[in-house]
Amino acid sequence: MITKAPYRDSHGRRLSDYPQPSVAVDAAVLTVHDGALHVVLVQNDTGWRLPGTFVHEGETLAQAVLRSLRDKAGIEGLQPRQLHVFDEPDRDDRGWVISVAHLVVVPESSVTGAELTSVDAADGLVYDHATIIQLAVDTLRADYRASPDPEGLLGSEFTLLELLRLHEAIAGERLGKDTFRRHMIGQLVETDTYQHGVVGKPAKLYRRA
Amino acid sequence: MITKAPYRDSHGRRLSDYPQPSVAVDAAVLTVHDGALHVVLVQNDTGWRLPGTFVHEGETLAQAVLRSLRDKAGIEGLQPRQLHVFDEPDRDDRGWVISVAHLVVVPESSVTGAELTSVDAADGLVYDHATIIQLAVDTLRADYRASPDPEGLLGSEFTLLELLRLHEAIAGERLGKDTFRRHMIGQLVETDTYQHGVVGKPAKLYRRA
DNA sequence: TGCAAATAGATCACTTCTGATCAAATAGGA
DNA sequence: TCCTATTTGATCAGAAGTGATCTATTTGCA
Repeated sequence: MITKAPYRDSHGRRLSDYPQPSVAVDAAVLTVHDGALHVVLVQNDTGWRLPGTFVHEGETLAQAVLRSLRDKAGIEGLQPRQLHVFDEPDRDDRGWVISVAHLVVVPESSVTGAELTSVDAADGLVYDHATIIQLAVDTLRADYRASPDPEGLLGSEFTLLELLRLHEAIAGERLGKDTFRRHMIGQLVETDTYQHGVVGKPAKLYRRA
Repeated sequence: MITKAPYRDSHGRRLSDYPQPSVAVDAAVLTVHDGALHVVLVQNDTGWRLPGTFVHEGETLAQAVLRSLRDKAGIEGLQPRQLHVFDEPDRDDRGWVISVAHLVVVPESSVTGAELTSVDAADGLVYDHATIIQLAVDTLRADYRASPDPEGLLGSEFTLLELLRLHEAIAGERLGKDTFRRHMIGQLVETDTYQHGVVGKPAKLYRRA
């Protein structure tokens, strides 16, 4: 029962009387682990792949992604973002399937138990999943170039050094600390508290704007 | 006949035995007209909207977009680019329909006959079509910030002034000519020919890199 | 306690970028 | 023919940005 609506087109047919594709979602779940970007992979009978599922009726794509992460990788994700629709009609030999690739960014604490692979070492995946990872990484990098911590990976208060380390992990390269400080300070609100308990001059704590 | 493949899942069901959505495409066709960005709108019984259609079996999304433009607006498009999937299950009262929004950029000469509306004046549209236009404009602007003429709107050879006017039309604001020149020159190849027949010192003609 | 290592953040010289100015080159009209 | 308006593209001075240096402040260890 696909639709309860009494809709009929000019030929007296319902939408479901025409061929329809199955719609799947796949998610590149990225996290920062050990100073570098990692992606969550799962294994099924065909090899390593990104977690994914078919979209159920009455469900949005984002809901399908979150369900998939919960069921296949034990992850509580937050806000899936669409990356691309893979639509080659003969992409899947089970039939007509289009797949919507997503990016999900989570703090490392949310992915305990799942299999993490460095994004540089992720190859030999099924379908277009290596492409999806590349798209996801590029998107995440663009986000962090434009804003200090759009995905909220750092708690509510943090030092500029913590933010720098995060950006270096995401960018995959070292960033100049002086320029970084100057660019970030204008986009953050400073608190009147300082970090203590670590070696060095205490660093001011900042908050997202 | 959705699939000829003998695939059955572990419950003995084919993909088409599960509920599937109809998949539609909508396209924001942008062009530069009279020094400003315009979008192609079509009118049906529910009001003004972007051209769109349901995706047929065996067809990619891009093919569906191009078919829609040919049939509904008499436009020969080039390379549709995906923008976003609109997926609210009750978005369409005819049933479960997900819609993939696209951006198509064409030179003004390709849209003779279609109804052009300034992107600033496009409102009162059905569904999320105003949002799609905004997404399309933002995407196009980002493209032209990164590259001189990624959509090939200018012929193969052009002057820096022609390129500047194009960028101003797309950006929707005036751009400094000196900085513009400096940024662009490095991304173009100069020819040894000059523009003639217009007032002023002859301008060197450039080509895309 | 005192010294070494580490970090924060200010300051400085240097580089790069920007918009303004100006000379060169052309078309069109007086 | 000559003068004016217009545009190109180079040059220049000032603004903005960059990485290096230096000082202040803390922890950890001898």
